Amino acid sequence: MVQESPTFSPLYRQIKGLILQALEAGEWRPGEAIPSETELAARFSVSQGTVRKAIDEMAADNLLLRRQGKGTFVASHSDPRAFFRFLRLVPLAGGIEPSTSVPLECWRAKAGQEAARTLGIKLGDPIIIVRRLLQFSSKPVVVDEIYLPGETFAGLSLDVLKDSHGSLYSLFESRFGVRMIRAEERIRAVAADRATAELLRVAEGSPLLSVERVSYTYGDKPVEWRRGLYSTADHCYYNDLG
Amino acid sequence: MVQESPTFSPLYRQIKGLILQALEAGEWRPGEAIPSETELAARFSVSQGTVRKAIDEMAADNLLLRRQGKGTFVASHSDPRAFFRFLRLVPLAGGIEPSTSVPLECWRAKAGQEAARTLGIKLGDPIIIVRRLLQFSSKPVVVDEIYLPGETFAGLSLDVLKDSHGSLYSLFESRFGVRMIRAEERIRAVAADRATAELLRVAEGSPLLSVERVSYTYGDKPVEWRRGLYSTADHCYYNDLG
DNA sequence: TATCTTATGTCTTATAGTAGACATAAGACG
DNA sequence: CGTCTTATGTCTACTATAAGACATAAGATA
Repeated sequence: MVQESPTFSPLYRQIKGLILQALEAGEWRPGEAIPSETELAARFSVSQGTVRKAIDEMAADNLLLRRQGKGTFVASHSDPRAFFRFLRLVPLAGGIEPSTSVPLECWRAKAGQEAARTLGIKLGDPIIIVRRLLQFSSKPVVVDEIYLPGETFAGLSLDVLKDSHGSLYSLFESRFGVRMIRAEERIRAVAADRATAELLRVAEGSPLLSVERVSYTYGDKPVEWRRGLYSTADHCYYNDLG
Repeated sequence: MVQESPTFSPLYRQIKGLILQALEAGEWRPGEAIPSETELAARFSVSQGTVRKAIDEMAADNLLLRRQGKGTFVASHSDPRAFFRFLRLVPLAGGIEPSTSVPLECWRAKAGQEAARTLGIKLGDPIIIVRRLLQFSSKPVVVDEIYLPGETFAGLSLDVLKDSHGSLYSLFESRFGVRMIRAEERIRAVAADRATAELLRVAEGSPLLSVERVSYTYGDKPVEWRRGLYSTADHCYYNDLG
């Protein structure tokens, strides 16, 4: 039975909502397979095709990953395929380079006006601030300053960051159960300050890309605010306008 | 009958290819409605659902636009909805601003090494170079230098540009029958040179966004190469990482 | 017997087709 | 001029068949 107006939403979208709910509740972990379309159809008392359409949309949203003959899997940041979705930096020369993340600092603070607003928390709530350096082929390219709500990331420390391999989001996902699914970036050009210039080994005052990012998890809840300064001497920010 | 291996492609994708071909041949003009799913199904001797799936993909690619109860239309750059797909600049303050394009210069030249390679033409082939200023709320924000293959854009001049209203791509589409469907951008931070600084009314040497774009039409054929210098004093480049 | 190869069954998603619901526009009719 | 009807088109939901992946059993071979 379909819910009628005033807030009509087709059956397949209601099913999408239910699957999303199960996903959010952690019924299946990232990387795991979800039940087959047939099973989900039985569970929600709809036809398999309706479940398919729901899953289709979720696969398009990069929440699920279909693999023919195998099943449908919960998207994971550990998956190398998902790696370049949030890192748009490519070498000017072309090709791909090995990247390393070097944590510099990690400390606790209270949320100021701006942090509280963008992270959707109260003024003065605990936050964690991380500073790190991103290297390509052992050369420094990005300095990131990352603001996280202290509540959800309790236990995060410099040691934890140093021990972790793989991407930061991969760590957030496996250790804190927080899956980033969407992000917004705002890019500007700024002049390098003294400290950043030294870290990136460029002249003070030279132009850098300032990339401000807010990341969201299920239900469009913001869980990360970061600002990166990119040296575009040997790399550039690549964007495909489909 | 489905084409078997070695180059298997499902039926709906073959149909997509045929529709694409008709589109490219100009069978239906931008903004016009294409035949109904039923008609296309009859034309290609497949079922309506197969045509639907082909059209679904093309709508996802922004080549077609579905409108419930009305029909399916060829996407057009004249459509205000398509306007912000290729212009990612938003005011820092939020909201939307009226924008004006001011053509500065337009001259002919021969393709150099780099222009020939990116535009896929021969060294020395005729090209057209356009310089223009983009204003938001009457304040200069972007200086663009645009390289076009002379062959396809024969007849383009400063006067034509000045007479045209709406977006540049809208002009290309209606006057030269060239529809941009995809673009790649590479973004770097650079220092403003004297001339650009004056145009944008910023200090010489201040950091600017350098946005290099290659646009493609049907069949991934490159038809435009442009480089824009963006002042990010009051605006920023917005990107949604879905 | 031990091992390798081949067949087979069963799981999955992918693909194709059909029918009814619904939205919209345009003409018929008072 | 307003209301009803009809035509046209997409949207939604369902069904059926095909094909890939994989585990396992059966057979061949040494």
